Amino acid sequence: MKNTVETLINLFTVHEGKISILLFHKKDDPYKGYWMLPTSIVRNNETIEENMMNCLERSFPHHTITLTQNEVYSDLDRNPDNRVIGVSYVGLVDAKTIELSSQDGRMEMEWFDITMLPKLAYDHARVIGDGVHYLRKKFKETSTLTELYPSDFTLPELQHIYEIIFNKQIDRRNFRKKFIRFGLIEETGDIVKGSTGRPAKLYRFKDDIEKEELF
Amino acid sequence: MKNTVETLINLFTVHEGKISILLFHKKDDPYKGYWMLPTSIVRNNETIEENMMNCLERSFPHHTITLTQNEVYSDLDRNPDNRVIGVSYVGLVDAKTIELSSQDGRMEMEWFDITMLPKLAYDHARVIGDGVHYLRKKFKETSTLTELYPSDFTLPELQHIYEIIFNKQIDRRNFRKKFIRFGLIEETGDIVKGSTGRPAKLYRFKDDIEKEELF
DNA sequence: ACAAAAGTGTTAACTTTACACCCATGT
DNA sequence: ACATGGGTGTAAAGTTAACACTTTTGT
Repeated sequence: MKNTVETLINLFTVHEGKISILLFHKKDDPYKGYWMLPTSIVRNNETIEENMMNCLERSFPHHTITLTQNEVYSDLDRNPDNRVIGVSYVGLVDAKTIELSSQDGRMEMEWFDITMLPKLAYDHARVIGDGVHYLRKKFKETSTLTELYPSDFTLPELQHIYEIIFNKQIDRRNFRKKFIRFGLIEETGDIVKGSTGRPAKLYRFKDDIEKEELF
Repeated sequence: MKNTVETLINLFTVHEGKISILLFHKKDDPYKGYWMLPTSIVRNNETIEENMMNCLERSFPHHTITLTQNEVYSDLDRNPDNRVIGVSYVGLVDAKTIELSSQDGRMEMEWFDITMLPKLAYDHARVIGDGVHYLRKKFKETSTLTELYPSDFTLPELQHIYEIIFNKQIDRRNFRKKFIRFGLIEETGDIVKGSTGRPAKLYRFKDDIEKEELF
């Protein structure tokens, strides 16, 4: 009673004011010409986490990205060839990581606005739907933020991500007040130069964060 | 590259002011004499959900219990005999269900206070630890409550569960006010008779609940 | 009549929301 | 000097927390 097990990677980013997801273009049957999530079959001698991290490393070499496990898909017909159980992972990466990755873009992968997805292979439309839902939920925990911003960030930057993920406007003063009152962040003392307008202060997450829930 | 997949069932209840979990007594090697979660190997022709529900039906015949998927365990050595990937489910059942189930208790299963667990087989100590954590998190969603109380309940009853799960006292008036303001529940018109003290009003969850987050 | 548990209302502390002006930089 | 985006304070509305007495039943 053994089954094939695969990992499914939902890698999201915020891009031109939209939530986007990374997809591969499928070049062979079945679903030739469709797009799909990065996937990888789990071997007997690796954990699912190891498999997932290897899969990530192939798409984004030399970037430490943290994903969280979401759901398991086990419908009998989710793969037309044979029965495959899928374990889905969800993560959010920062604009900086995106730009770096698009440089080595020989492997025909693209970011797609989640409201304008192309034809999707297998049950990946469903997996992505669940992934987006989980992304919003997950985003209410500090761990997601510290993964997204392992180093410095500005408050307007952070606010921007919030506004897109939750799809609503937030007052700048209130956002700032709330975030500072949480006590999670500290000023680095530096500011961001180079763009138009007044430069923003840089912050970092404190090392000793305990708080789990945010919004 | 196929792997054995099993479901792991974390079934919690609130019992004498404590959170308890259902465990089986293991009668064969390995881990003979230890206790373990109900588990079941997933077959090629069933989904994981189907497997989980069959497993439940064996322990609690004729009771509709809803579980939610939690985590996947894939460490290579979690089972000493061979590699088994475990998918864990978490649910909370009501005192009424407990009493019914303990009647057909020929299969040597018991409820254990989670702070006083016996010797546990495999990695089940870890699985239960994660399960308890998830239980608390899950309990902040209305779906858990409607599953726990598909029919009538009293507010003191509900408050009692809250106090145990989150391990803190709540003011009766504030709890009531908050819950009623949510607009999730309605009086049935009936009251609970028979016990000492003033009888409590019975409530039920409305059909059209949309709210997800509670506390 | 008394013990036991349920039900109720008011005030203070805190949190959230709404809102407008000044500041630092690049052009 | 002006355009652009960042930073700041205050007051009103809403929410949460703290608190004690009355009501309904069983014995």
